[in-house]
Amino acid sequence: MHGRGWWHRRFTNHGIRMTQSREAIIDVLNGADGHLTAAEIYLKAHELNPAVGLTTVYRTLDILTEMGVVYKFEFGEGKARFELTGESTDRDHHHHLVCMKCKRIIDYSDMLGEERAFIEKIQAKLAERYDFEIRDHFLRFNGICGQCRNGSNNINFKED
Amino acid sequence: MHGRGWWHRRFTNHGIRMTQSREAIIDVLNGADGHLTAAEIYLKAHELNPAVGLTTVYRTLDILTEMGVVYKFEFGEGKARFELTGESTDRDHHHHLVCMKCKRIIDYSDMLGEERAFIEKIQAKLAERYDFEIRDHFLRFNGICGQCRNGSNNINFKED
DNA sequence: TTGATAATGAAAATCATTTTCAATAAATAG
DNA sequence: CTATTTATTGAAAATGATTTTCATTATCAA
Repeated sequence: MHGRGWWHRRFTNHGIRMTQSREAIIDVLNGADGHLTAAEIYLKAHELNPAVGLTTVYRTLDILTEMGVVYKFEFGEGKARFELTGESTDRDHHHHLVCMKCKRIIDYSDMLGEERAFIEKIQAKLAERYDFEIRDHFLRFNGICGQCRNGSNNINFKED
Repeated sequence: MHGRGWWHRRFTNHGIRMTQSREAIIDVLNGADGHLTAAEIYLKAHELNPAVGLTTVYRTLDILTEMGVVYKFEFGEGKARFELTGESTDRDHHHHLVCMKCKRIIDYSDMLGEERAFIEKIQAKLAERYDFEIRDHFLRFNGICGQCRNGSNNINFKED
């Protein structure tokens, strides 16, 4: 249906070339579950095609992020994580639970309806009040997961 | 009222010493409007007390973050920003509008009531469903601010 | 006052990301 | 299909934020 993938035209339309390296990188993103590090993407892409270099991974991720094909997250780990933007209804649904101790990231999608309604309402108000064209949003809850709550290494500064 | 600041006891209670460097750093955070970089904090603290080193700024910010006295933000600039957690009702209200072009950060606090109600509801559900003890949350809207929307440098990948 | 040890700054080490640059490969014109 | 233009490449060096090391110093509790 799509000769060399749906992105081919999207790229060439903008004078951007579709190269083998980029193809490998997109393949990796396609096959991944999400939240990949640039280094992780490099590893897998380099496996698919040893010609792929880390620099190109960074450069391609930049382009894809600009294009809106890829999402770039920062979870406070000192490095970014990337995820292919789905084509489903959930494309802009980036809601996470992050454990402050073990750094586990839970990508939740319950409560979609409620949240969407709320977010859209607030978004409209903010757009008007601050003259902002809002493109997307992140909602993140930080906390301690069940496992870590039971675990031992508890230097609990929080309470007093 | 508080001999050497309210943190003194908070520190020493945990076997953590209150030093001049730390005092300077906390003073800077106190007097700041918010969203300071480690380097920016270092500059000001070092001005207050030339004995303060950058390393200590990082170390102190870590501790303060652990303690919950300070908030650490990542806005995708490749460096963290820190802000003193207020003692007001808004202590956990970290809601931002970030311009994807000029990187300007607007800290909005409209719609507090609405948001709080919503967030608390969802938080309760998530806590139960995922066995998570939620400590705080971030809500961030990315977009393009009015100024940038009118500006010239518009390579617009977004719309096909 | 003093002793145990937490905290220090400077310099070196890391780690993610960016830049430089000469060589290469993709699109397009012919 | 070939030549030509020029975007793209990878390797290596550069950058920038943050962390670690380590010998010295300062804090606090007794």
